[in-house]
Amino acid sequence: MTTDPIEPGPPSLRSFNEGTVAFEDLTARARIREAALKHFAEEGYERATIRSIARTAGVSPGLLRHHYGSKDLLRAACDEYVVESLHSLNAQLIADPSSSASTRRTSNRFGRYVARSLADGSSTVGTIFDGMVTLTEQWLARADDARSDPPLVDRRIRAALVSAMAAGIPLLHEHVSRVLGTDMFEPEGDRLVALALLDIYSHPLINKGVASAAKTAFNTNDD
Amino acid sequence: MTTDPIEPGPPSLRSFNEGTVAFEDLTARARIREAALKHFAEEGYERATIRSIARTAGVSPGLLRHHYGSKDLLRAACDEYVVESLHSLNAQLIADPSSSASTRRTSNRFGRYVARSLADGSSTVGTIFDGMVTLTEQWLARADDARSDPPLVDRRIRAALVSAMAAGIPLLHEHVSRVLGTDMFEPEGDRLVALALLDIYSHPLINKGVASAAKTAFNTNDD
DNA sequence: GTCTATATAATGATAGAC
DNA sequence: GTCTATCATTATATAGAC
Repeated sequence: MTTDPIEPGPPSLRSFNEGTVAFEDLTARARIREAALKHFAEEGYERATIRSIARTAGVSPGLLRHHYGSKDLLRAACDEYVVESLHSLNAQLIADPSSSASTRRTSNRFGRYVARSLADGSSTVGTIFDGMVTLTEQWLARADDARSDPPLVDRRIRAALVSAMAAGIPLLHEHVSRVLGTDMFEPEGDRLVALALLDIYSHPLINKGVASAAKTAFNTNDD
Repeated sequence: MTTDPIEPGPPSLRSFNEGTVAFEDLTARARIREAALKHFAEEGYERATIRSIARTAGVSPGLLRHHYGSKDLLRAACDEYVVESLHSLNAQLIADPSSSASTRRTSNRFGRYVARSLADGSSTVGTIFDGMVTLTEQWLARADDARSDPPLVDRRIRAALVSAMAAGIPLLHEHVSRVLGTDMFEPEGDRLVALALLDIYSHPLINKGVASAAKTAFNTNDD
C-alpha cells in the first residue's frame, strides 16, 4: 500500500458491497437486522414490510417482533447500528489512513441505506449527514486554498450541498445504471462511477465566463 | 432583460414554487392532481394516502376514484402531466431563451416531485431523467472545451452522475435546510442555494494534485 | 359530477404454544 | 428463542344514491 491514502473527494456513498460474513452464520437477531438494512435501503421504510424482512431473514414475523418490538424500533436499531459502524470505521480511518481503500469499501456497504434514510427523513440518520458535511468541509478547505477568488457562500453550506449531491447518486442508482448500461453496484459499474466522480470533482462544471454571466443574471433577474 | 440568458449550470431542481393559479379556481379534477403532486412530492408515493390527497383537494375519496381510477393511475396521470409540462417549458425555453429566469422558476415547481419520483423508481419519470442528462451533457460539452486534459469518462455518463447529484439536493432538502438554518424552499434559502451552486459548479472540488494521487491510488488499490 | 357506505386486502401488533 | 394463529387497524377498491 504505497499510494497516497487520500480519499478521492467528498464522502462517498458510491460503492455498496454487501458484507463479507456468511449470512447463514449470523444469529437470527443479526440476520433480521441485515435483512432490514437491505429492505429499508432498497424499498424504503414504507414499502418494506415486516413479513418480507422476516422472510429474507429466514424467520417468522413473530420472532422479529420478539427481538425488536416493532417496525419503528427495528428501524431505530438499524439506524443506531449504521451510525456506530460508521463512527468506528471513521475512527479506524483516522488512526490508520493507509486502510483507506479497503475501509472505504466496507463503509460504503451502508451507502444505500444512509441515502434512503436521509431521503425518508429519518431523524436519527440526520447525524450522519452532519458528519458527512464536516468531512466534506475538510475537502472544500483544501480546494478553497487553491482558489484565487473568494467563495461566494459559507463553506459549511457549500459542504451541505455537496454532501446532498453525493447522496443523490445511490438514491438514483436505478437511473444512473440505466445510462451506464451496467449496474453501478456491480464492480464494473462501480469502477466507472468512481472514475467519473474523480473527473467531475477535479474540474469545474461551468467555466468562469459563464459563471460570472450567470452571477450577473442572478443578481439582476432574481429578487 | 439585458443579462445573459444562460442557465447557471446543470438542471436545475433547485427552487420549487407552488403554481400561481388560485387553487380554488381549479376544477375538482385539477385540484386532485395538484394535491396529489404535493403529497407525492412531500411524502412519497407510499405514505401519501388517497384519503389525505382527497382531503387536500377538498373532495371525497370516491370522486378521486371517479376521475383517476386508482392510486396508481393517479400517479401515472401526475407523471404524465409533469413530463408534458416540462417538455413544453423546455420548448418555450429553446424558442425564447430570454425567458430563462422566469420559466426556470415555473419549471422548478416540479422539482421535488421529479426528484422524489426518481428515487421511488417511477418508470415513467425515467424519461425526465434522461432529458436532464441530455441537458447536462450540453453543459459539460462547454466545460470540456475549456479543459486541457481529456475527460476520463464518457460525457453522457458524467452527465448522468451530475444529474443524479443535482437531484440529491431537493431530495435531502430537510437536512440541507437544517445546515442552512433556513428552509431552502423559501426565498432566502433558495437564493443561498442558487449562489452556492453557482460557486460549486464553477470550481473544482479537489485540486489536480490530489486528483492525480487519488487516480494513482485508484488504479493501484482497486481491482 | 359528487357523495356516502361498504367490501376486501394488506399490514402491524399481539397472544400463547412449544 | 422460535413458531402459528389471530386481532385490530388502515388503506384501497367498489357499489350505488343523489
